[in-house]
Amino acid sequence: MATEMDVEPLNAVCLSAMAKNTTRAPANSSKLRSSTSYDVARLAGVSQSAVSRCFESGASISDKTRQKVLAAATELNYAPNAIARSLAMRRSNIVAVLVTETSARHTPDILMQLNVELMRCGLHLLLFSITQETGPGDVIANVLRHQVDGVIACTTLPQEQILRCNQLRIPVVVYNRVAAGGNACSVGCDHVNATRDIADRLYRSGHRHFAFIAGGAAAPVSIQRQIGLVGRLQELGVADVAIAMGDFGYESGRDCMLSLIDSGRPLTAVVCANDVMAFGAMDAARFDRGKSVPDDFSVIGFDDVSSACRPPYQLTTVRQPTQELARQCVQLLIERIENKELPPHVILLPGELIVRKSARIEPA
Amino acid sequence: MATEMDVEPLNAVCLSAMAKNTTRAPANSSKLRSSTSYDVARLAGVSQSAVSRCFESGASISDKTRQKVLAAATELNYAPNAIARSLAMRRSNIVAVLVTETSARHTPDILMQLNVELMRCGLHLLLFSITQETGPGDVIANVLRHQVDGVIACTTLPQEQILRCNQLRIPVVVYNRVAAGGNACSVGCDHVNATRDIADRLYRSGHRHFAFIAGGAAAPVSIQRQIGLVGRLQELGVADVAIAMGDFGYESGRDCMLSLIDSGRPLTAVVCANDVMAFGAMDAARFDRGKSVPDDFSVIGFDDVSSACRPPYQLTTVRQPTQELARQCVQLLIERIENKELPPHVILLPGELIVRKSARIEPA
DNA sequence: TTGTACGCGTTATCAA
DNA sequence: TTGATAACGCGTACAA
Repeated sequence: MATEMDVEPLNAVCLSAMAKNTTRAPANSSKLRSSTSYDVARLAGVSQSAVSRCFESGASISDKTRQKVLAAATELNYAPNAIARSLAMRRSNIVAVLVTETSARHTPDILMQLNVELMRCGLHLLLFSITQETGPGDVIANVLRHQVDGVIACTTLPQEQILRCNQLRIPVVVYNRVAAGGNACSVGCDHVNATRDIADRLYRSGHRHFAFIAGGAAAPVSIQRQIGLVGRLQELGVADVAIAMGDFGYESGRDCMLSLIDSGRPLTAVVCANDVMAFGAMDAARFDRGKSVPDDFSVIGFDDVSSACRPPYQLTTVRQPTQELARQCVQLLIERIENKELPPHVILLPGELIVRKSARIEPA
Repeated sequence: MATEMDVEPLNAVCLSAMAKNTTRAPANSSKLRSSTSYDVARLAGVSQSAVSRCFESGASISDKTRQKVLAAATELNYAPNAIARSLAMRRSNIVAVLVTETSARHTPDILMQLNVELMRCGLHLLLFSITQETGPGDVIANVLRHQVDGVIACTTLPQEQILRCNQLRIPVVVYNRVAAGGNACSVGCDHVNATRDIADRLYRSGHRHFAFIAGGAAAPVSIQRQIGLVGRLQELGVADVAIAMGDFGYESGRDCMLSLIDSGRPLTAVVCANDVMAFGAMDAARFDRGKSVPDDFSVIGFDDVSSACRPPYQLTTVRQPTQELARQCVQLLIERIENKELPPHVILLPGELIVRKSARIEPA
């Protein structure tokens, strides 16, 4: 049996001195653990509260004790336990980010951008993947268990799940899509105006026969982009735009382009809901049907992924301000974390048309 | 002043019944909070520990009380607070995953794969980005504060930082690279044997003049791939392999290829440290120098990214078993979390050569 | 099986 | 400025 001897805790770093006023009996567990504020307090000869105060910003503490504490802290390699702090402060400084396999595949760097932005603000990113085996409901349940301070959804979140977060006053920001029911903030690219602009430019350049390759009947960004294009064209007197339904993937872009070409209907301009499908469309036209882009068909994408500028494609496309999107997304969230009373807000940032060589377009 | 009235906590869901044996006075904060095990206990008319027992697997509890508790829990929308549980159990079920901007850019889906695998095992992924403003030291300090159960490093981690984790007995697994000093587990693709195999195949197909486009002098995967290729070629009697130094990016592949071609030295086979540089190399040969791939040059990549199979490239490359890599990575980590005494272990999984049309290679 | 009481490592309140 | 002391919400010996 272990007796009540004054056993020092087995810390990663040895204690070089012994202090007397142990407020609490030292833990003599055989398991290695990181040192606590009590360890530091004992070594520095102060109370535990003094240690705690040293690690918050605006606390009143004398320089002398601060020095002692900081010295002891570095010697013991101490840093406040984030979990205990979260429990006490009822604030975890953790933000849940929700992604799906497709949202992650088609916009891989938004995760990094969001995380960099969050870290800059002292927040951390807990990643949640919505999959077929784990639907939105399960995921949100998990999110709530973790007492996150906020949620960023890079996927379409059912209104029911948004409401669950609202009930617990956890702010939600959806990224690049509108929130179902308007119960959450959203920050995204202004897809509608971007494709309206494309419609204008193409029309002014003489195009009269259009097609749109969509990314899915229920995909918000695809829908928005289609609305902009088709809506503006109608205003310009072009009533009939061919719609082909893809799935944001390369193969689907290719298939759509093939059926568009083979349909025999007149066609000079093909706008795609994203770059990857545009690549598929270009390859289909060139390799499978021996057509020229842009001479036979003008092809325009959306996203400006890294390969869009490469020689084989030289794709004219819309660049989304992803960096700024991430920044404002985090900003919006933080405001709501700090002030739960703020109403939902929608931010739309303009995309930038990057003119390359895949489309016959006249200079603006 | 608030008096000591028996005020019900303002939960998301109203209490439909009142129970008497409140072990603790109910919190009467005006702030909305999720309900606690005390709330459930009160409503179910049992003790808080009974509630707690209902939410762990092998606890002894009667069916009757379980029913009562579960009913109360659903009514109150209760789920155990993960943070409090972490504190009490000294186990957060959170794994830190470390990435850099480049590691994220060039292998975007490993994050998703890791997360899916972790979630399957009841673990969660806390993302840490190593950037220029936040180096490995800062990041590891943050990781330690968060009491994570383990670390997965998708980047080269300085030995010093690995040791800090070791001291606190936090297991570390590095992904797709060897751990500096051998102080951590690692699971990765067997780059060396993959490129040794490429060397064999190319040599047997008649190639005698080789170049390697590297991804960086300090990039572990690039180094491994170079070692395999050059080492095997030397064994075969090819002493002189041209090395061009790129940075894993498209432009660098293009530049490297241009200088290789323009150097005038004989060359028929170019092996690249990754697919993206291979794309750059192919485009340089075709578009900038009017050469044919594979007739003038055989080009081989590494990774089998999604665009490798597209018509313009048809890239012969090595597919890494990323799914299995993620699985074993998480497996290895969990074993170490459960049993801290296990020694570091290295797992190497074979890559698969995907033969397409960018290289003149005879069938195996 | 059930309930009591304590510890997990912090922050926050209040009196000194 | 400082130090007791009470939360924070949970798991868990221990006793009943």
